[in-house]
Amino acid sequence: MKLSTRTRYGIRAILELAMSGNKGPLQLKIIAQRQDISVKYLEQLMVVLKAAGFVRSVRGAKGGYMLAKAPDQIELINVLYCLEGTVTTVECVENKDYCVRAADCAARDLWVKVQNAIEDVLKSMTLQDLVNGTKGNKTLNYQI
Amino acid sequence: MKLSTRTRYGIRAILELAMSGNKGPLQLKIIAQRQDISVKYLEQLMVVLKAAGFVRSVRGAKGGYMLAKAPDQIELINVLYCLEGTVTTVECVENKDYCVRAADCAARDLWVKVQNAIEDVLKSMTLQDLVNGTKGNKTLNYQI
DNA sequence: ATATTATACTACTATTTTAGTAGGAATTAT
DNA sequence: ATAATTCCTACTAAAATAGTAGTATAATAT
Repeated sequence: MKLSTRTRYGIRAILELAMSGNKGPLQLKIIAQRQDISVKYLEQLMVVLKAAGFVRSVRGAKGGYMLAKAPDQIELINVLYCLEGTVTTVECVENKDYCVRAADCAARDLWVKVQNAIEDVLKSMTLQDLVNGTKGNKTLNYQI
Repeated sequence: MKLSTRTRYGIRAILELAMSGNKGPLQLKIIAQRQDISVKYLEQLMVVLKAAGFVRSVRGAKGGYMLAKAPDQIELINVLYCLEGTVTTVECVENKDYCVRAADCAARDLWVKVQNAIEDVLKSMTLQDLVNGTKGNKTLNYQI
């Protein structure tokens, strides 16, 4: 049960944007370099994050990416939904029709519990919380 | 972030054993039939569950599988460890050396929180709890 | 003894998912 | 114009997943 690199890289990318303040667009190659991610791969992830409204971009020379809203307005659960698809452990949790046993399945009950636990954590946190939480308690002076 | 069928099938298999009481060995083909799982595939999972001490087997005619201990002695976290390998969301949570940033990574902090939430649920439950929890509150009269 | 029923073991394989790579088009600053 | 940058689409290599297949071994029934 692993998260995809999409999700890991994506979270690290918007975190990088949040950490860097909001002092003009940050270029993809800088983010990729700092986080040690393939530029071309990250590019695709940013498109997804952009479509979902978490970041916006400036094209052309001196262009780059920036957060589309303040970090405390970016709920991590939504970022996960965006990058990972669903944050579900098994198909039947979201989609009861997936399995005929679903209505009376003890196993499903377990997976529902697990999923709720995961979502509770993610629903309770914003990107801002992530920034605040880092060791050393870095201050975020993000400009909106 | 999906669980493998290994884990889903494995849980359903030992659940089937628990639900069926402990009235002599239950044959693989019966479990597979009831749970709609490939016999040959399930066979491999049972070997793993057996090696980990959750079930034991009787070979030959009238043989089959049974739980190796009472359902309330089987902690779900351990079954998950057995079937899924680790119950981790990203490599760096378990293995700090995996990434040089791990010591001061805000993203990792998040994944640790998520993993703890998952493990808390699984650590708090036994196979017995799963049986009890089913709709209709089935009684388990498991014979040890 | 022999046939039957079952698990045990080992190896192979098809499919799907993941994690990229590649190349050019569009856009903007200088 | 030129360089720098995002945008878009398509392809691909590698790994993981979910099986299938065949034979060996053990226990029971007759």
